[in-house]
Amino acid sequence: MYSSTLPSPMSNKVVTRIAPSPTGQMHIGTVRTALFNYIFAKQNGGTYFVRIEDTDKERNKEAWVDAIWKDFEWCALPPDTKYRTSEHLERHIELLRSLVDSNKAYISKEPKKDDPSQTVEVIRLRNPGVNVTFTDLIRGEITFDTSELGDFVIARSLTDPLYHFAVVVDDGDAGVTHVLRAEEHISNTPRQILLIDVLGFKRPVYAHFPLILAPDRSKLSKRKHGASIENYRNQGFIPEAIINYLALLGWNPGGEQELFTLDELIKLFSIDRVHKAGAVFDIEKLKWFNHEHLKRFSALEFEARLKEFLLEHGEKVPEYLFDITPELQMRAQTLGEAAELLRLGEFAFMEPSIELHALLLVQGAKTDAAAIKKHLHQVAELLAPLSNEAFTAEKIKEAIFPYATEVGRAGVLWPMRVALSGREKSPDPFVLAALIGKEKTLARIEKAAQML
RNA sequence: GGCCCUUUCGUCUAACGGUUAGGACAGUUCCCUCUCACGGAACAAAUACGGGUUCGAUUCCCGUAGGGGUCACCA
Repeated sequence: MYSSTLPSPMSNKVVTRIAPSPTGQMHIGTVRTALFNYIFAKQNGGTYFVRIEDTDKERNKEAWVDAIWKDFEWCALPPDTKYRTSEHLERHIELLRSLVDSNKAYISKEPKKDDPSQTVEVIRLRNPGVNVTFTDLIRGEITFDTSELGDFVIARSLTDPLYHFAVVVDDGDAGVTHVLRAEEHISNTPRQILLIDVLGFKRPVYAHFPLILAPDRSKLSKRKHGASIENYRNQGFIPEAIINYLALLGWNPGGEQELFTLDELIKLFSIDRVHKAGAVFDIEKLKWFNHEHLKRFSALEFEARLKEFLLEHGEKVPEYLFDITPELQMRAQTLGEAAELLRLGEFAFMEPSIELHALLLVQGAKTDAAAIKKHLHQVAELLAPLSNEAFTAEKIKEAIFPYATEVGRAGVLWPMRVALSGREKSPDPFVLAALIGKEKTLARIEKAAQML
């Protein structure tokens, strides 16, 4: 019986890694695994690296390699080092050959899997067929009978290693101490341990995190559920929120606080509070996290992020963007929603001129046109004394609210708001007036009054 | 199907033998209010089932049922 021993934390510096394959967009689950590896390494003063697992030449694409680097950068989970599996091919060949030379593996002539008319030579491991037991930090002791694995294939040829072999060699050479990965890899672990043992590497500590599930409780998929990081980025989710949400999917620090920064997560994370069961991905809750993080941004930061988002999506950046930032922060849960508000003309009142319909002026005012006209003139009179400096939402409200309350707010505030925005829905009239300035405010009110 | 993992409100979760089973998202209602948002308050909603162990089980043990993962010359 084999059993894994925990390396002494005193003698071993923690080394973790994340190993995505360049076969498509990066999965949100990969980001989560990267996050846990990153956090675990940082909180233990260790290192964390990214290795692109590019052993499958058929399915790999260079474009995806670049996309992966870009995604890691965007997520702000920068690795201490990064490389590709293919860079270590010589080392793989060396160990593959030594395994065959020592008769621990052998070359097997057999019909090709996808084309039985052809014969190929693959490398198979001589499987001792023992029980393999390892300790999973999250699930405890797990035992597998590896005899049912048979003499599994470890390379397509002496110069073409397969995933399990390459992973074991690379992790061993890199001194990976902790393999933190998703639950789907539990059943891969025994065959990797078999290879670790036969190659004489030290076994790492394992921790298999619960899966991220779709609403139907199946594994969240990029194809079926749009679970690529690219997809969320395009919707205007920000990395701070994604990281916060992902960290809390399957783990929590115990209190009732839910909003955390990466630094806080590094301080608080503890692997023994990680759940065992899969967690359903809820985009509504992600949106809430996103909104909360967006609201915490300074106006300057928010403007910068939104500007970048708009530019990336080929949308024009209004010159008044900074002025309406507070409104946008309040209204949009994602940068995508903010962009949509802009696109749909929600802030068209900021443009030099607006379209105004007399009918709308009366619609919600609960009074007649004559009264409205009178109120608009009164509003103009009340605002006239205010200097440009004093033309703030608070001062404007102070000037108008008593009058509005006296004669009926709906009769004053609705027409004023419509006069300034031309719209049925908008921010309140005081904010509106402050935003567009005294001159335009008075001009629009006068114009509206003339329409009645 | 074999093997492995897993099970608290619709969802994410708290409670490490004793709580009116707590919070958050979503939902509903109300308040704020000139509209839309924001904000505030309240309501509704869960321990899969059956046995044990125990004075006492969400919590420990064993079954059953459900869910998931994995069974490649992919990673």
